[in-house]
Amino acid sequence: MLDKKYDFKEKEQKWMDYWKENNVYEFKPDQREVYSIDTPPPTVNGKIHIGHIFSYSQAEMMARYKRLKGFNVFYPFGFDDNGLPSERLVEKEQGKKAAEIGREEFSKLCYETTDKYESDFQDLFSKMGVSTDWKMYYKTVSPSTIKISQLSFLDLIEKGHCYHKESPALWCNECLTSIAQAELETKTIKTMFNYLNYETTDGETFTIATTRPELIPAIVCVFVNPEDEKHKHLIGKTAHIPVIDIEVPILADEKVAIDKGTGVVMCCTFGDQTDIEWWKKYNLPLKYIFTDDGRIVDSVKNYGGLKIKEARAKIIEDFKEAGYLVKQEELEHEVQTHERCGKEVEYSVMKQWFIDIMNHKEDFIKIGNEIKWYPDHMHARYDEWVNNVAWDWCISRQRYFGVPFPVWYCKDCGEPIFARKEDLPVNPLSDKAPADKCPKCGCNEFVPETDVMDTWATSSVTPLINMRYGEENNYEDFLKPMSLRTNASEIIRTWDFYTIVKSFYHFGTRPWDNVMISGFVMADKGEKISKSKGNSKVEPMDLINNYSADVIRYWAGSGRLGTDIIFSEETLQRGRKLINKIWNVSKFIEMHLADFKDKEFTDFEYIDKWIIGKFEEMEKGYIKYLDNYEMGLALNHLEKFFWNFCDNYIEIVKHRLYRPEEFGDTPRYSGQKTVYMLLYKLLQDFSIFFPFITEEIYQELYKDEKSIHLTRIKELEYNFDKEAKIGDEIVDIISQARGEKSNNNLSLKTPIKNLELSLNSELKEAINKSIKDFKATLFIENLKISDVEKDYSIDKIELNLEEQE
RNA sequence: GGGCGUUUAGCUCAGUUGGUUAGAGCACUUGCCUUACAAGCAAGGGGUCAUAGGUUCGAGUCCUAUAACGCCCACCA
Repeated sequence: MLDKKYDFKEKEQKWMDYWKENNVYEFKPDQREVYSIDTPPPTVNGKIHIGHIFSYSQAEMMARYKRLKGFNVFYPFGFDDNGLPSERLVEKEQGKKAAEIGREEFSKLCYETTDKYESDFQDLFSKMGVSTDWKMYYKTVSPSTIKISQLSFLDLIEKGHCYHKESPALWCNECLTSIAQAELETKTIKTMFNYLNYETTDGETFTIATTRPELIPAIVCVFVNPEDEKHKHLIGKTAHIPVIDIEVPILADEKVAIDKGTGVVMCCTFGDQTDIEWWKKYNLPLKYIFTDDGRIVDSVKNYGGLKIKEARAKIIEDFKEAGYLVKQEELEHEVQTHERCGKEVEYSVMKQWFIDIMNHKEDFIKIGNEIKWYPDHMHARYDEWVNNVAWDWCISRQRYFGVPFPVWYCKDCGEPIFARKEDLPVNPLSDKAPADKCPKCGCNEFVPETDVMDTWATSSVTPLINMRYGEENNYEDFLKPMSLRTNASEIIRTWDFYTIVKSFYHFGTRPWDNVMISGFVMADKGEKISKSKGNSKVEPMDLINNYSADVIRYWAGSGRLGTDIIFSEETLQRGRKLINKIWNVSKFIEMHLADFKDKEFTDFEYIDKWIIGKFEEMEKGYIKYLDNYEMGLALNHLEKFFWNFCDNYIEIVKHRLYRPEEFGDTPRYSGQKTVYMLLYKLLQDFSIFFPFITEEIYQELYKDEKSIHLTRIKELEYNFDKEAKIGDEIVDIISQARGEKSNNNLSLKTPIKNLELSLNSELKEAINKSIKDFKATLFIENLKISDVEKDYSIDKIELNLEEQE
């Protein structure tokens, strides 16, 4: 017997445990076709917020749907505990910087901290009903993952897509590491635009404008546009920079915008990306004046040792004092900052490991075209990113916690020595180099690489982790490619892109067939919820405790794929009502199934055919939506049917179920068979959204499998299309007659003394077939039906008011 | 500045390939304790579909432009 009230706290815990104990979501290869999902491993940086719940729930619903459709669903779950986010979390918890703690101790703390958070996260996702096989759980810094990341690196080295080179790279002097283009975030800041006078060596004065005067000591030349009438005569002359007292050539380049600033621009190594381009194009000298932690190098006269901002102020002051500062203007502009810490990025020049991006952009676009993107317009975002990428992918980070490069260098000549694949995973800091002497110079001493890999260098191998790349018993057969990648739109440029890059280099193929992109959760109108803003008003755990996981999933599953959603308590209320209704109607149905035995039956009552026909129609739409990854539209569609089922069908059939002596046993059986069959199917269809309550009801009423989540959707084939259509007209008439009662402020039980209808022949036949149901539902005493060519009309409703006493 | 998206009832959102009087939930109003459910049921009011043009017999839906908002990117002279 179902309980009078559904206690979600008790039941959700119960089924969560049951699924785990009975390995309901276990993955084992068998003869079924595999549907595989490449789930984003959430970054371990402190908190799972409502935005995660939203997008992971949507993906999870697809796993459940595919399982119901009969696929062998491969749905692993992992956590990204790698790299800078974890380090920052530990630094925050310890209140100390990594450098103060020491490399070894710090790594240990990283492991401990991420373990602790991951077990909380696992618990939260389990409570949300995530149907993953936790036995396939992975971390991005475990020995097996490190091995795969290192294998991937060595494979790319072998294939010539990865190189070590001294090259300008983006540098964060807060995190003290190089970073990749994808890790940038643009910010608008107010700054000062400084107009400074320089001179040519033959005595002409010209003005340049700069927001970064501290870079002047790094100036290597001055550019003007060759078309610039005002300045082109300067080309070829030599400029003398006052205060700093250096001389540089004046060159021409059409990239200089005549109308920006003064039209004259200084090129420093390096202030921005254009500087780097010019530096390469004109083979300019390199003057690198910043230290890694954001100071001016000591060799710069007067300014050495100052912080960047201090140097900026001092140089301006010196220019002013010397009379070379023309004017200052306040300017608002965008700067590039490091997304992890928010600090403005600089450029540094040191040896870094890069993966070649620039030579294969066309291939990446091609692979993007082979993948189906849901919603389709997300594909454009990918293309746009690939077309705009300007750098090769720098994968080395001067940090501590992450995947070590399996590399040593010859102490004398610097030749890299790579680990042997069979020795992986290795840590060059503790393991010995796999060579006795350098093959190039014969030296027998080696220095370990101290850098670690970028987070994305590791998370981009999730398909490889999933397929157990490089192992004996691997899943390469059925995971190349995987069926689906799911993530939010913000990481198309990182996770999706880099995974495609790696898949292309390793296998020459796409990593997945489909990509499903979810939208964002907005805190309020127009404000994205994000960790950095700390504007999430609701904690997932509180929500689960207050509303239940099923209700939260209702919210997560509503709305269109890829569309942003505002967190709304109202949607939660709506979900709560729906779940309550599912419970109550199930109780009602259970009550009437005490003597029911399921058997072959075709002699359905007209109204039963109507609702079965409506269900068949609904389920077609439900499947169509889900096949297009539109779980929100599917849910909406299903919900709409369900309320119709409760408010109209059940209201009609209940009389027949209660009073067999009046309606007959076979008509009653028809009703029993209908509710039995449809509730089963409704529970299945709802189960992808509400895994808990549907399981509770299923176990009580059906239980033909270990779990409802192991059943299969089989579409009905009654094809009651005609009844579905005409039955709607009967319901219309019922609704209008109810309206008449309601408008007279009367109970719906008020008898109708006389009802006169004019009906077309089809509808008349239908009502005659369902005459007992029809009369009982409306409490009709006398019914008169006249014929009409088409449509129908209600000619008279006379209510029996005497009964009200 | 570029790419993509959004704009429909007070609020949150649906609206298939263009086709009658534009839908739902919440909120609001009026009733109804009806042998599952008052966390319920029935009914009602409420919209110049962002704006301006255009295509069409017909536009919320297609085209063009504009505006506001959001996401991503480019802009450090």
